[in-house]
Amino acid sequence: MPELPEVETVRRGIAPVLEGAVFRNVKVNRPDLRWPFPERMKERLEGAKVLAVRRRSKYILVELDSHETLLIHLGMSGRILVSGDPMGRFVHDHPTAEKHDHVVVDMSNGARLTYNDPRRFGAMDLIATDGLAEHPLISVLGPEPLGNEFNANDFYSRTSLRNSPIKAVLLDQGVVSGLGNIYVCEALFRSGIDPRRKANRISKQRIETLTIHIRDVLSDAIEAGGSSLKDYRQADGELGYFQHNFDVYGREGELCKNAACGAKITRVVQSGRSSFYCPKCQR
DNA sequence: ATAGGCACCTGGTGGC
DNA sequence: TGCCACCAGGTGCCTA
Repeated sequence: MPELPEVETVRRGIAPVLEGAVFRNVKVNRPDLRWPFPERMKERLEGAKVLAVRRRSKYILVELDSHETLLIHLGMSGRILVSGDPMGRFVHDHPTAEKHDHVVVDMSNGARLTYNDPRRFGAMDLIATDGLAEHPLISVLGPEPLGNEFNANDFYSRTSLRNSPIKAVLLDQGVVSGLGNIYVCEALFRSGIDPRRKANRISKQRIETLTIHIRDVLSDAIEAGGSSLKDYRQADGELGYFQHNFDVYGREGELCKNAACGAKITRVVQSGRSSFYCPKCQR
C-alpha cells in the first residue's frame, strides 16, 4: 500500500504527537505480523521516551531514549491512526477497537496510536539504534530518492547493468528505495519511458530525465498528503488526495492526459503486477 | 550475480 | 443471496 509519500505523510502525522512523549501502555494483540514481534516488545517500549521519528525508504523509525529504535513497515494495508491527542489536533475520543488493530499504544501525553493491518504484510522490530545501518532490512536499501545520494550518474551506472524491464528495476529497493507500483508507473509516464523497456537500453540522457521525474512525482505526492486508495488515511484520519492526480495508474482504457495524444492508457502485467502506460507517449 | 515467480494474508468487487 | 475468480499500495526467498 503505502509507498514513500504515504509513509512520509504518516511520519509527519505521528512525529509531533510522539516526540517527547513516553510509552505508558502497550497492547499487543497477536504474536506477529509478517514476522514475530521482537522479544518482550511491550516491556522494552513501556517507559521509553521518543527522541525522534524518522523515515528511511518505506520504514518509519522511532528513536527511543533507551538506545533502541522501533522500526515499523506498513506492508500493503498497514495504517497508523492517532486519537486522543491533548493538543486537540486529532480526534479527542478514542475510537472503538476495530478488527485488525494489532498494536495499540498509549502515550504519556494522552495520545493513542493504533496500528491496523488487515493483510499483515507489515512488520515491526526493535533494534539497537547504533546498529541501525547494519540491520538486514536497512542495509540492503539503495539511496533515498529525495536525498543528495540519488543522482543521475550513480543511477545510470546501475540501470545500464540491468537487463530487466525498467519497471522491475525501479521496484528493486536496492537500486533506489521508496518507490512502489503507483509511483513507478507515474514516473515512467512523466519520463516518456515504456515500462517494458530493458533498463540497459535507456540512454543516459533519458535516465537523467527519469531521475528528475522520480523526485518530482514523490514530492508532488507528499505535498498532496499521499494517495488514498481503499481506505488509506493520514494519521489524523484525513484523506490524501494525490490519487486524483494520477496520469496513468488505475486508468486503463481512459484517455492519455497529454492533450494532443488521444491514445488510451494500457495495462500490462509485469512480474505479476499491473503496469499502466500510454502506448503512444511512452517508448 | 541476476532474473523471474511464488508465497504470505484479508477484503472488496464484479460476474453468473 | 451465494459462490468464485480476480484484484490490491510490498518484499523476502526460492529456483534456474
